[in-house]
Amino acid sequence: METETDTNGDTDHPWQSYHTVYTTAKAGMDGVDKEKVQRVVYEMSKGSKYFQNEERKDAFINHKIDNLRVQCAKLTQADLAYYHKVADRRIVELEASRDLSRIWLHVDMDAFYAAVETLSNPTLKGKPMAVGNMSMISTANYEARKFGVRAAMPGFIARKLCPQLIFVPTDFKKYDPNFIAGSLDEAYLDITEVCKERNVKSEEIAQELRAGVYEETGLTCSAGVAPNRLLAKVCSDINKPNGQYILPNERMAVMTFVSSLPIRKIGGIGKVTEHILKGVFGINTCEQMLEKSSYLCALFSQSTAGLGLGQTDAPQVRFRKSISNERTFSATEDEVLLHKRLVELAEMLSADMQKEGLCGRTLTLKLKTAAFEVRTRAVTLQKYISSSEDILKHAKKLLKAELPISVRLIGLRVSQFNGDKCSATSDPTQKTITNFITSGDVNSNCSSFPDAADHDLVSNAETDLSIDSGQTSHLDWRELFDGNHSSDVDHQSCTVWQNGVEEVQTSSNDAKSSHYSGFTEEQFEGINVKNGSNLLEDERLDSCCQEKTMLWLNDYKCSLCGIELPPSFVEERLEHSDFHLAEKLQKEESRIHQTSVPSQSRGQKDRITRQSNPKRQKLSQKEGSPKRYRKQETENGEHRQLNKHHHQPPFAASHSLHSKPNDHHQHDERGSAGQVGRSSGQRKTVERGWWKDSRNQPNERAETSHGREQREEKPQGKLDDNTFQRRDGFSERKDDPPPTLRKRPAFREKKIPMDSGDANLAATLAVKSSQIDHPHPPERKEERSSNPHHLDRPEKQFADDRAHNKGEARGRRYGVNDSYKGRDKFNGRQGYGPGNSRTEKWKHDLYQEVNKDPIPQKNEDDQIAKLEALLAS
DNA sequence: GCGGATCAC
DNA sequence: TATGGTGATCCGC
Repeated sequence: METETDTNGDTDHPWQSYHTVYTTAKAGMDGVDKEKVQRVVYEMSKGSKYFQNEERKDAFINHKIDNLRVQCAKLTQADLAYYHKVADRRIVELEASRDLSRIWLHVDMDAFYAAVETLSNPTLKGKPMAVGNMSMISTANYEARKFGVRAAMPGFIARKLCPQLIFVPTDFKKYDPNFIAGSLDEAYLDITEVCKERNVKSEEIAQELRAGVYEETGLTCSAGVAPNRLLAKVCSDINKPNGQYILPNERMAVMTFVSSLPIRKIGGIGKVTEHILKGVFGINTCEQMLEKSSYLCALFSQSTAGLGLGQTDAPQVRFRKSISNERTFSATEDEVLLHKRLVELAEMLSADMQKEGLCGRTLTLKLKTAAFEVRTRAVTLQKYISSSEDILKHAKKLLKAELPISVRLIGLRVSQFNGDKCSATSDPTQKTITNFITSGDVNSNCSSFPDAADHDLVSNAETDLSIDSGQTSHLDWRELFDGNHSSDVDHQSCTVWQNGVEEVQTSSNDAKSSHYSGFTEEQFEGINVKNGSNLLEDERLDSCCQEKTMLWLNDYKCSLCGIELPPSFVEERLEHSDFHLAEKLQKEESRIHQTSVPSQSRGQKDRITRQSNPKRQKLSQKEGSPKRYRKQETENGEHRQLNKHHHQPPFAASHSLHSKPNDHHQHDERGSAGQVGRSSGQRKTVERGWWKDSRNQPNERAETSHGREQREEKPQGKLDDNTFQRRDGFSERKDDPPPTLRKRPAFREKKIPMDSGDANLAATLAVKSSQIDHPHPPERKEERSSNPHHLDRPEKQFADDRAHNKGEARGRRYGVNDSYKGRDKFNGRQGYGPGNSRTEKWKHDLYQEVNKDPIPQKNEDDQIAKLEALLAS
């Protein structure tokens, strides 16, 4: 932790450079003796494995800072002049995009879990209290925060800071109703129209809303009002707890407000970025960022940086891209134990996936070593999987390759879902979309999708939340969740795939002897064949839905445009339907626009459209989505089968409408889970000789000797129960997550030309000067700015002080079909390791992708990228 | 497509 | 004694 960066006399106060994360200006931390907190945290942490890992990371960051300083010093006058120009130009562009017409309100519950606990146990009131345990705190009430206790802090440190601190174990069941209500303990509302219609000030709306929340729940919340979401969120934090702050929709007010705003308050700027910006440029506030804009432009890449701008349009529905499970336990290298964990995780993950009707083809194993070093290992399969057997099979391979290793956490993640290729609109809704085309009634068909109604209901509710609110108090929309949204609605195997899974499950229940236990791809295909009847049923369902739409005349010809597509062209037909749907919607939309109040911003029009056409939200995701014929999936029967998710079962549809299931475990305002599960011994199955499928592997010995000792003697059972309780307790919440906002890091480092020599520099400058007249890079790959500078120079390498796994496992390869890659990358990986930390320059990119995007639904990236310029002109 | 890292909550 | 879980994204390779 002490590097050249910390040269300002820290030697006597080593804690000063440690763990600023606990002392950064968070709500309720104002009167805290930060020096003391830092010292305590440092003293309590010093020497631990965790601490050592933090040191390692800090050292790397400091190293980076030093590097950046050097790069900065190397900038020539010409460089600076150029970047000054670029920065100015971008600032002008951003300023032009400033939208002060909207009024956004952000509500945020105060110390949510702590508040709930106090509600059920009023004796806690006024006393410092934390929800969590000695290992980890989920959240702390404001009394405790006065002592420096805060979320994500280990309990034993918190107790040191505040000996009288009362610990309350996390009780997820207790939070459930509230949790479902809020899903997140925060919400954004566009109250522009409400203010207009009721002719009231935003201040009053906020007041009203907070009073309503308190009345209904007995919980306090804080609110912020501002012209965009980013600022509204910042504002809601200002007078926490139980307060509000209104930032007027005036440019000067915004400018003044933002100028003194610490950069850390901006979403996307975290501990590391803050550290770097401070370390390199001495930047603390947004104003300082503006002052250094030339340097930022020169050294940072990409990003919309937190210059104080924010989105003014409604958040969009998003889709889950991955699903994962991970558990921490006492570090062990006992392979039998590790395998047991893996089995449990695979089962949990599989269950979660099936609950949501997900199949994915990329499996990622995550390990955290006893030294807190995190590794991930991934494999992308040719088939989509969701069964625990399949997951386990591949997870085992991934883990095996890392052995021997001492691990304190294992995680499994599945991504690349079947249906992702459908881009924005994931398959689940296609059936209903198709129906909508001609029927206009999503619910009239496909009665086998009972959730459809709820689905829409929620959808509308969420849309409305962004639309009017106000009278629709925060609490009203909870009711919408009170219906039957539990996922146990059960996914009565609408697809062959589901059936396949179920079959596997049942057969694997009794014994390993089941021939399904291996469940290879070949066997899987066999299952498909065997379940041909299901397949037929599914197709019948599909064609049934299509027929009812009356789109296909004689089941062959499109009634709208005459194009001919045989029934077997399922995908193509769907796409074709979507095309007509989009067309129809566009017409509708333009009609609405014409009849609605003129001269509105586009964002507003969008809202109006959605309001008047509740189905649009779902449908709109179709727009702008590219062709979605899926070659790969029609290559063989299996993919065709899997593709049945295309016609999603209800649970999947329900899931998919609501983006990122962020809901589940957001255990405090910082998201602390406090689920320090010393996982699980509840599931049976330690498969003896589990590595046996491979030769060199252990090992009965492990089971008989130290393996058993560790398994039984270790107090791992401490929290065993919680682990699964938690899952159960939260499983319901996974069903209907609300739309969430995309978070985007404010800065991205970008490799730029680090002049390894004058020649390179000259070349660089040449490119720069050619660019100056074309500030828009000619080709931008999505939101990534294309950097003309591609020169690179390896930089001083970092010593790798970590004990890595033995080389023996490296380079091992697996099946030919599946791409197990990256094994050898491990040695030379990037990051803190020795491998290839390279010269990196950072560049700051202020471009707003949003402005270039005529399609409202396009990529959230673009929308998030919308920031409001803060400049002193 | 993989792996490391950062971030939010 | 002891430092979480889920999901997303970016970047370099």
